[in-house]
Amino acid sequence: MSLDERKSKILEAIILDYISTAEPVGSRTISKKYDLSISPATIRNEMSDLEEMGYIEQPYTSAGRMPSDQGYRYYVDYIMKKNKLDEAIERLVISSFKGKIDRFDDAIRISMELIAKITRYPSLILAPGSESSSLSMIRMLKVDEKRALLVVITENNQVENIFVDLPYEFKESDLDLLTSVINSKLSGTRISQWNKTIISELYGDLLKQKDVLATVLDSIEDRLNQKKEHRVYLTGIIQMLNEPEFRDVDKVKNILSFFDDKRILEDVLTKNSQIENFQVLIGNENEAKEIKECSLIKRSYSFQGDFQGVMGVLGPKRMDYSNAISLLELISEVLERKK
Amino acid sequence: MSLDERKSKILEAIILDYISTAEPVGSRTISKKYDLSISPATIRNEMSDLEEMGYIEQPYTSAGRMPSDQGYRYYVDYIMKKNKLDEAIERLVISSFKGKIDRFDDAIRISMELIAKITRYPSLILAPGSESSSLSMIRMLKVDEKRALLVVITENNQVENIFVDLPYEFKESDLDLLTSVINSKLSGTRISQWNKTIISELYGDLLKQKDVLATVLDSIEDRLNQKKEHRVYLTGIIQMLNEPEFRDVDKVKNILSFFDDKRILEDVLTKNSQIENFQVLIGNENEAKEIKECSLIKRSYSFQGDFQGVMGVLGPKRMDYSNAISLLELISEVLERKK
DNA sequence: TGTTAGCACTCTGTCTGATTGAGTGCTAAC
DNA sequence: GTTAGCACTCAATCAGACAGAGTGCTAACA
Repeated sequence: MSLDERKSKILEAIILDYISTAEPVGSRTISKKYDLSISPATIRNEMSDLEEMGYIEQPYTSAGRMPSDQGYRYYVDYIMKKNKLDEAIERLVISSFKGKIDRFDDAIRISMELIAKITRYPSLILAPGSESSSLSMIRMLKVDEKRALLVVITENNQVENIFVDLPYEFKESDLDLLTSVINSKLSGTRISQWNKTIISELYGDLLKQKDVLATVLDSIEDRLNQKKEHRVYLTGIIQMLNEPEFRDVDKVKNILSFFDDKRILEDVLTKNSQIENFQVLIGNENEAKEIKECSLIKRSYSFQGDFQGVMGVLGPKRMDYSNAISLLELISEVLERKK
Repeated sequence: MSLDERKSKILEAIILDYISTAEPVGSRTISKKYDLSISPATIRNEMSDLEEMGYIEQPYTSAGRMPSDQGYRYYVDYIMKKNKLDEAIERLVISSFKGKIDRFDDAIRISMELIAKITRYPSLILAPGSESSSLSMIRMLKVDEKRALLVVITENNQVENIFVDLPYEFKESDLDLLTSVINSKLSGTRISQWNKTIISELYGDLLKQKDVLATVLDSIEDRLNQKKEHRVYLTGIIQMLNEPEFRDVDKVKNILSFFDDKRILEDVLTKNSQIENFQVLIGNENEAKEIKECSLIKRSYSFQGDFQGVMGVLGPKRMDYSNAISLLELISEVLERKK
């Protein structure tokens, strides 16, 4: 369903005005502030049509109009032009990453902070779980008689440390032998690929140490599964409270409880992100009930070509979509770039 | 300045009532609900005295009275009896820790969650910084030609992983040699004790590898200093918003911004905790302006006799002090217990 | 001399009605 | 098809009235 030129212009004016004032906008305002050279009366007629078509709505009879979800959707899909980011902001982004793009954790933290700072809305980033990355190598370091530190390095240079209680005393050289066998079998594979065949081969090779091997493999799986839950980075929540739509403590509670449950966050970010690189979810398009008054912009990213996550901004429906989209685009591009 | 028996009883009644209703309390209420067998008129006279002495205050003429900071202080110091924790809660605490008291991180997380859940207020825990704990050992693992993973283990079994770029190619055995020399000199010492003497001795022993040594030592110091900032664990913020004193978005913003700045949190927790094992800070006694409407209860703890931190609960001034205090007491006792 | 009943007084919170202003929808003229 | 004009609607604001909770004071009582 498409709109003619004039209706489209009027819808745009309504949305732009509403974005900047958060007040329902009337026909007179549009006629005065936006140069469409038509009278308020005509605009009223058009607005009446737009309302009937579902693009705008009135909070009550005789108030101004505000965009509906469908209105925002039309705006994002057809009207909004992707204007380029402010030069200064682009420079800020680039320079913030300078020299800190190696470590994944640093890069993510910087991205998150940039998004929150520039958009002034909360930003959230889903980091890929360790279980989805391949094992580079493991090592075991003897800590005391019957205890070792298991060091697990994945191919994207994330490191996990796990203390392991050994069933009997090991020499350091025994441990090295053990780990070198494990490495030769499992290095380069994903945890999720550790099927019965590989594992039973391993047990064949390490018959004598099978209880240690079991402990080691279990520890790794346990830890990496545990890690799954804590993959969401998040910042900038307070800023959200400056928006007039959050003048109400119950709404604040609502949004905070959304941010508080990392599993919901993860679901929300993950959803469809394999299929769609870029997603803009407006109001009720969001499945999580806590954010049906908000819009979420998501962008999949990969880190130096290696593995995937999702980054997003959550704002009120009347957020500056164009700006936020360009920013996510830029940041994901920087992350992608191999150094 | 002490109060006579009857004034003390009346103050107690006012505080207890205010704690449960959050409404200014009048003389009639006290006479009816609390069995003091004196008439409202008499109570009014006493209240008038208490107000003059600064223990209670009136929000406006002809409203009921509410406790002042000084009133709460008197209550906490002289009136409140430390009643024992509910048995069920005590069991819950003990059982929550069962089998999970080894790893410091787990123990802290459980403590934090217990405090938030039981008191229904936000809980915050300061974990001791790595820089204050002694080095147990370091190891270096070769990752690729010119890159090694430096594994730093402290005596309380915290582990840090640092990737180090080597100036030239090393064999694994060279790295082992290097680390064993470092270990023999630095093992058992605190980072903060690494003075010039020790370090220059080390350089003497490792003349040939001095640039690698420098990289290693710098990396360790850098990382552990960085870590300092992220030592505060925190949960249960939303619960605070259920309290009637936070019906106002500006107050919410205030308190959220307090929780947002980890440095302020750290300062607040650290302050005087060396001198006083236990602290109750009521309203204006708090230095941080964001929480001058709240009370903070802090308790120093040590983990299995080893090193020290601080745990706390932040609530409205009309919180259940007795209960919160007993809970912190119990938890710090559990943490202290060597397994 | 301490306690109490009674009463006038004070202040908040809520309700009501009047008023204002922004904005619409409709009609008739251009 | 566009526009000016006008009646109409509704939220927001304000003032005044009123009820209710609670106090402080006074005078009587034990």
